[in-house]
Amino acid sequence: MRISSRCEYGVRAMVFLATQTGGEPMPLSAISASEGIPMAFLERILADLRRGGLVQATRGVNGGYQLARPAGEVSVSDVVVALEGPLSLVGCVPDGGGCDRAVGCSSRQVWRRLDDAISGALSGITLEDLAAEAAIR
Amino acid sequence: MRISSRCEYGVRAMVFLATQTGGEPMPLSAISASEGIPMAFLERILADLRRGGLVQATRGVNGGYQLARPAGEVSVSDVVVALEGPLSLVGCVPDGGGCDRAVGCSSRQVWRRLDDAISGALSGITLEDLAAEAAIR
DNA sequence: CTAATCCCAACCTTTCTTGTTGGGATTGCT
DNA sequence: AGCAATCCCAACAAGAAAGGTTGGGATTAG
Repeated sequence: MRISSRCEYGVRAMVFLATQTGGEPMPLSAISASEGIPMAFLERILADLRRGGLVQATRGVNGGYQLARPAGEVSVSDVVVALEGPLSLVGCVPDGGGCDRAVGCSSRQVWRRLDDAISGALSGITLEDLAAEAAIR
Repeated sequence: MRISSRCEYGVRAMVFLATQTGGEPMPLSAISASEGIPMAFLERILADLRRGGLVQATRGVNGGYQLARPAGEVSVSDVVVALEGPLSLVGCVPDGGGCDRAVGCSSRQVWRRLDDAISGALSGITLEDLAAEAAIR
């Protein structure tokens, strides 16, 4: 159970954008260089974040990416969900997922609780929190 | 971020063993059939659980597997760790892991907290709890 | 018109997951 | 002794997923 690079990169990029106070769009190349993330790969990650409504992109010269909402209103959970889809550890947790053992499956309870714990932890942290922590160091 | 089949199977098998009150070893074939898990695959999972000290195997006729400790003293976390190694979402969380950005990396805080949430959730559930839930239905 | 920039589809390589196969070692029963 | 049930283990293989690259197109400020 590992976090994908996509997620890690995505959160890093979002925190980076959250620390950018200028109000100017930040070009991909700058984010990539500053965070040490392969540019073409980051581009696809940002595309997903844009489709998820988390960042706003501006094309052309002086274009780039900005947060679409205030950093305090974006949780890490939002970022992860935009990149990985609904966070659910096993397919059967939301609806049974076609598993005929779902009813009475005790281990399913485990994953459900785990899902809740993860959701809780991730939705309780905003980009603002992280940007503030980053600023201290 | 998905739970591997290994883990899911492992937990299911352990809960199954926990519901077995006879004190007799349970053969692989029975666990496999009852839980609908491919036998050869389950065998390797049980081998890991045995190496982790969670189950005890008896060879020969009338042999099989049993829990090595009382069900109340085995947490789901124990099972997952035996199967997947120390549960840590990103390599850098425990010790920095060679990432030169670790100092001052704000996103690392996220994964650390997430690790804690997951550990907490999983170590708070024992096989006894799950076996009891399973018995109700 | 041009350079900077985002957009996107297709591809590639490596690793992980999920198994399977085939043979060996123990052990209880007759 | 011999046999059948059972665990033990290493090696292999197909498919999926992760991580990343390439190449070309569309927009836009200057």
